[in-house]
Amino acid sequence: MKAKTIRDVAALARKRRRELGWAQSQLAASVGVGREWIIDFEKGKSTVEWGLVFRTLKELGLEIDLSESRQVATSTVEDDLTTILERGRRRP
Amino acid sequence: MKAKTIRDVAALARKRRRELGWAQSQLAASVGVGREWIIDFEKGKSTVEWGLVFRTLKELGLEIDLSESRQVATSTVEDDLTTILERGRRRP
DNA sequence: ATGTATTGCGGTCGTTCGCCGACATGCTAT
DNA sequence: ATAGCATGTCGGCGAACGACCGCAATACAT
Repeated sequence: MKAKTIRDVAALARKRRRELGWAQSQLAASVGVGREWIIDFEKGKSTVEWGLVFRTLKELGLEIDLSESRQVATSTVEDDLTTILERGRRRP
Repeated sequence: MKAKTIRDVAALARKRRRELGWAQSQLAASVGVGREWIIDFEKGKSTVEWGLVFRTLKELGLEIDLSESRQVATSTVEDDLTTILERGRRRP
């Protein structure tokens, strides 16, 4: 599945966790984070740590594949707005 | 390309940037981060922000695909407890 | 209804990110 | 030589992460 936004990743991760029948606390323990982190991640929070995201996906058995797309530099307006709203005025 | 570690992602991102002939400062500007951040990311730093990583890969024209791998550790409760005890605290 | 488990959301607090300077190094070309 | 980039490092600072705690809401049984 091609992930277009971080919410796609978050939604897929949550779906996957439920398919496996794992509780948030279980996943958190196996990844080595607090339960609140799983909540934030599954909500699509953009400021969570990259390494923890990677480990979580791995723990869920989700492989990460990177492929070169034809077109370069297509950041969507929605993503930027989301980030701005999340981060406040740190980086306008 | 299947990324097994975050260094794989970092290395591929750097390779891709060079193929595009972009300087770190250029990429940093288009992503909206400082040049320092690109340096850390390409070094494989695990604590960088997930959202920024995603935007960077997108800016480089690298699509993220998630696929379910067959081997998910079917964990029992006992296994989880031992895993917790073995794992120590965060960020190994 | 009662009990149990899961999920979500606040607040606090120590740690650390990411940005900004300035500076050093390496490479290329003129 | 020296001018121009590109890359990396260091110190410092404000802002925010993530862990821990408790509490409420929901779900799902018995």
